[in-house]
Parts: sequence; structure tokens; C-alpha cells
Amino acid sequence: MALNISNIIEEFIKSTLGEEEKLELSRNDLANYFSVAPSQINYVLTTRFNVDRGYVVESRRGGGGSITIIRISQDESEIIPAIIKEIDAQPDLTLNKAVDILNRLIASKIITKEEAVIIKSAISDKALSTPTKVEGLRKNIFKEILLGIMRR
Amino acid sequence: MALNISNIIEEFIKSTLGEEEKLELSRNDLANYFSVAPSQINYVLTTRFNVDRGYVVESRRGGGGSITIIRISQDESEIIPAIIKEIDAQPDLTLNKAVDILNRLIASKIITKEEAVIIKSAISDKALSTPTKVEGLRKNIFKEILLGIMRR
DNA sequence: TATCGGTGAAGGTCAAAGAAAGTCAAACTT
DNA sequence: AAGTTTGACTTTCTTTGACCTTCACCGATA
Repeated sequence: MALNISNIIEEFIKSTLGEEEKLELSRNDLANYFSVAPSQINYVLTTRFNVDRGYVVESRRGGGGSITIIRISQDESEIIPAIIKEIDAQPDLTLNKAVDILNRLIASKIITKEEAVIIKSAISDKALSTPTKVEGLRKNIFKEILLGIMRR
Repeated sequence: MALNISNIIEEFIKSTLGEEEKLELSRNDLANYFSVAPSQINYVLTTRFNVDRGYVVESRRGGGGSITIIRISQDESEIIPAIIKEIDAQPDLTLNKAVDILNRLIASKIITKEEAVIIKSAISDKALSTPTKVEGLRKNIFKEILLGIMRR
């Protein structure tokens, strides 16, 4: 493997993370430490610490902001990736089809019945209706989910 | 969590509040204690002790004035209707606001952490991006939820 | 005695400055 | 051509300070 600075930073982060689940760091400090542009850290994060490689990254901006790298349990079953591939193969996803998939997930004990109800609320026709703007859409979906929870 | 002064003041107030329902304090004294501008206290109050997070703040000006922080304690069955009313009152729902509400629901044991992850996925910016058509939107949301489940 | 008005002591508001992190495209390497 | 590095510009969150509003108290006046 080439010893470019991105790989070095990747190794540094991994060894600092060690066996821990999370690591919080400062983008500026790290960039400074390795004498690189701050955006280089973002490059390392998006190319080396993405979902495909088993990590999620969260961050906060502003004074006292920071970046948190979280290792995700690279999961047992191939069921979900298979489903994602399946729905990606088709142009759209009807509610019926989604419900079928949810039932399969319940049967395989990957999600609970309660969780399925939440998901169904989130993708119901009602939740997705009149989606003029993103913020209004979010509100719709969130409300439908809350109503679903309230009913249980 | 990064320790900017706002977070420190937030923690201080929370630990002083403890299990009590109310806490009365002096804005000037607090600001003085932490060597910050008095208006910083207002900033902490509006960002950390707002309705979304389950608090109400009252105050009195003038000589001998003070600020009172009150934890909202609601009958469990009324929390969700109250939240719906509140988000209805405002034109849009930001992701941050929604996350505040989810944390509150977790704290009240109305939803589990796992369920919160699903909901957050469903209303994430990524899920709601490029919402050209309803069917495509449903697919987006569903995929984000699946990814969320996978990484837990 | 009742009230009016001044004064200082609170807390409130808002906008500007500051401090992070994010984005994106151009330039550079391999 | 693909992957890496850089820097200009953006967005988000925090911190500060100047100015505003409200209230209790107190002395002066009718």
C-alpha cells in the first residue's frame, strides 16, 4: 500500500480508535498535526470511514465542534443488503411491496412488529403526500410516525 | 462531547436541577460564575432548555428578578398530542428539532433507542433528498431506514 | 397618606464576530 | 484515468457586547 498521507491518517485514526466503538476528534487539530488541509480529513473520512467499510461519522460545527467516528457492527445476515439490491433493481417501490418486505424482516426477527409499524407510517401515502418542500415533508412524515406510535 | 462553555453550563444546570421539578437561578450570578456574557445564559436556555427538550423557562426582571427552569412533566398519554400540536404550530420541522423530540421520547420511555434510529433515518436529509416523485421518495426513505437498521 | 417619578438592578433582544466543520472543483500524482 | 491534495467559499453553532424593557424601592410632593 502506498504511503500517501491519506493512508497514514487512516491508520492513525484506526490505531487511535483501537478496540473502542467511538472516537471523537477535532478536524482542525488532526489536519494541523499532519500539516494537511482540513478538507483532507473529510476526504479520508468519506473514502475510508464510510458505511461500506463499517463506519458512520457524525459531527457538530461551530465553536467546540467535533467529529465522531463510530464503528458499526458489520452485521451477520446478508438479508438487508440483498433487499437493498432488490429494490434498487426496480424503478419504484410500492407500498404493497414495502409491506411484503417488512413482513419478511419481521419473520426473520430483524425488526420487531412495532418497528414495522413505524416504518409503514414513514412511507405511507399519507406521509408522502403534498411533498412540496423538504421541511414540510419531514413534518408530514414525523407526524404520521407519531400518530402511529400513539395508536399502539 | 466537546466541552464548549454552553455544554458545561447546560450540565451544571441539569445537575443542579437534579430530580427536582424546578430550579430558580440568577442570570447574572450564573454568567459571573462561568465568566461569560449574561446573554450567553439566554443562549443556553433557548437552545438546551426549550420545549422540544422538555423544559419551560419563566423569568422576572427588575430588582430581585430571576429565572426559573421547569421540567415539563406530562401524563404519558398526552406527550405525543402535545408534540404534534407544537410542531403543527410552526411552519417547518428541522432535523435538529426532530432529534430533540426523539431524545425526549426516549427519555420518557415512549420509544426505544432502536426505534429512534429508524425514525431518524426516515427523516434524514438524505432520505428526503431529490424527492421528484412519490415512488422514488418512498424508495429513498425505505433504503435509508434499512441502512439505519443494518448499522445498529 | 397616597401617589408620582426617578434610579438602579435585574433580565431580554439582536446583530456582529468568531470558531468549527462541510462542499466542491481545480490542480496535482501515480 | 483514478485517486489524492489543496484552497476558496459556505453553513452551522457559539460567544460577545451594545442597547432595550421591566420591576422594586425610595424620596418628594400634594
